[in-house]
Amino acid sequence: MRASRLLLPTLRDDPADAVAASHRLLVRAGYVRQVGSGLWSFMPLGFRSLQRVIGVIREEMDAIGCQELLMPVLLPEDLLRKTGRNTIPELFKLQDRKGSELVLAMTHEETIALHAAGEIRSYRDLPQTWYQFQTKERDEPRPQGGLLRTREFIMKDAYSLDRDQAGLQVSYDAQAGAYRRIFERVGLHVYEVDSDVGMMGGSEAMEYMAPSPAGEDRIALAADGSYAANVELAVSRASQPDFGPSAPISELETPGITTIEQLAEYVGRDPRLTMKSVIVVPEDERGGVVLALVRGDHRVHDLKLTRAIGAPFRPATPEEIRATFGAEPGSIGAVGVREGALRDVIVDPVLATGGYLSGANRTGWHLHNVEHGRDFSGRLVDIRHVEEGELSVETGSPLRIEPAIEVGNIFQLGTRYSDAMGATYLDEDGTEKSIWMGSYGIGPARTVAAIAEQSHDDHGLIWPPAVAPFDVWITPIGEAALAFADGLDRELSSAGLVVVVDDRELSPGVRFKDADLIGVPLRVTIGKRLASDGVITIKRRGVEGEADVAVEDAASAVLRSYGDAAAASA
RNA sequence: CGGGACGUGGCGCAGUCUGGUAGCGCACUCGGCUGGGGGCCGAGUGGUCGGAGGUUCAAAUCCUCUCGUCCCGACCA
Repeated sequence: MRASRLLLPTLRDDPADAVAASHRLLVRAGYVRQVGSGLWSFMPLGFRSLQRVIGVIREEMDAIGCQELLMPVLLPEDLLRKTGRNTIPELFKLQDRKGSELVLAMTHEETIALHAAGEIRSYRDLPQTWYQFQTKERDEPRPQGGLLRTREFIMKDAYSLDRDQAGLQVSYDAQAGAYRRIFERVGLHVYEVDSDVGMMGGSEAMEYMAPSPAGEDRIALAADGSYAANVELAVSRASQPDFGPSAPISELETPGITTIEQLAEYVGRDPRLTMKSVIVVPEDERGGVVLALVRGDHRVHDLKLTRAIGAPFRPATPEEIRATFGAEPGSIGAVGVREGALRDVIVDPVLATGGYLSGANRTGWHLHNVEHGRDFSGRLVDIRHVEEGELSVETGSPLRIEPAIEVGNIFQLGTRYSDAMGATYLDEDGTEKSIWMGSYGIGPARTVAAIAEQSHDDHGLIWPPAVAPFDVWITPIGEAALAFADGLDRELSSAGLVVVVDDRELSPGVRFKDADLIGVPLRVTIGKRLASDGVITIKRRGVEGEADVAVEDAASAVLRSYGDAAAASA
């Protein structure tokens, strides 16, 4: 095709409001344009790449026997009332002209369960996996990073229906296999990590995390590859300080000391021998005050604590702390709290052994040698933020923490949704049983953005061939070159490549810059040397050097080079 | 929701403090030259300065309100 007929709205300057590399480059190269906060159009260039990613996903879903369908974005609110998910704050709500309450789908578990309830009768109908590419709407508190976090996006969502847990495990494993092939084929580096099941519920879940500095999530990875988990649930072996022999509690005056750092310095002890008291107020009907304890050098992970409490929370105010503990913030501890004053005490398991320096609940005083079980009690629940350099629980391999973009996830949902929707089947033994469900998502647009994050340089995007909008970009310089370029285009196109002949009346430099910015895998230059030496030049994007090839051999040389590029990205 | 920044031709910006003719670069149009890394010369098109109200002889500029966008945090199925 001719570039002069294409919409190629490349920009010379970076957009002023773009921070993430993918955001900056996808806008600059003309792939996407913003319509509103978290709302984006895929321009023709971007749509090509998006469709290629979708094509790969579709092939891999079909290959494991999934069936494609399409469900509506607009849903009756009643459908979500059955699972209680109609109260999620991110849900867009609206009314029709009759005043009926509708919502915009964030995901389709309820709808699938509705259809399973309607259509699945017998164990003979199972297993099934249904999937779609459909728009999802989420009223995000803060859209961000261009395509990385949007309010409207297309999601590939698949849902498996099985007789039992064992069947679900098989469907789940099949999806995991397909996901690995999908991300490999599109040239995206991902880690498969253990993940929080979140409000989805269910028993087991994994996320597919593309490492990138622009990522909003953090993943913990063992150096030996034996462990990978979202820090939301990652565990590790904490370093062990030398506790010395167990000793009775003793009081210590600590005037004006309110932080762990001050305390450790004042007493001249390892901060690992101190205990940190975090006081929070759950934001549910029950209210009350919760005391969470971690070692002095550790941090509480908010989501872990939220799970431990069973409700979101906020930090307690100084007034609430004084009223509950009878002391100023900074001198708070677990020992000697008034009976019934606390809703819950949550103790990080690291504190289960050893004696620690802790607040005395008496302003300006601390206690030595406080031991869990002897001096105070509390539920042992992991609430600690895993830190870089700590050791993997299983193999002792050191952990590093990397930012990453969540591009996909797989969940074992169990029977939560089928129970709510009455999705049952009649089993072989004549009894009615709940269908076991799994759900499996991939964000194709976020995948495109993640690839852009991982694969670019100062000149622009560098697409893996599988997702590039075009395979070959031909830059003819001069009239004779254009005729030759059109011929080469015909030959390569019939071989299955998508070819652009840049016939625009622009200087060669500008056209080279555009091809690089757009990130086309192969660039062919046809210039003076066509006539003088009978050669054209092939350049691979992102690879040093270029090759001159004889005109007679042009098409086969380009095809060979494309094959090399495709092989290199796999 | 808390904090911060920014809205001026399509894009990137200056002008705002100190009120007085809307300006620069790129892009775009026409003509010419050029042709292997954002090339050159000449002539042009295009903006109610986010919106509303106010102060003033006079507002992009000062005041009030409002809308929008981005960033940090909170949140995130």
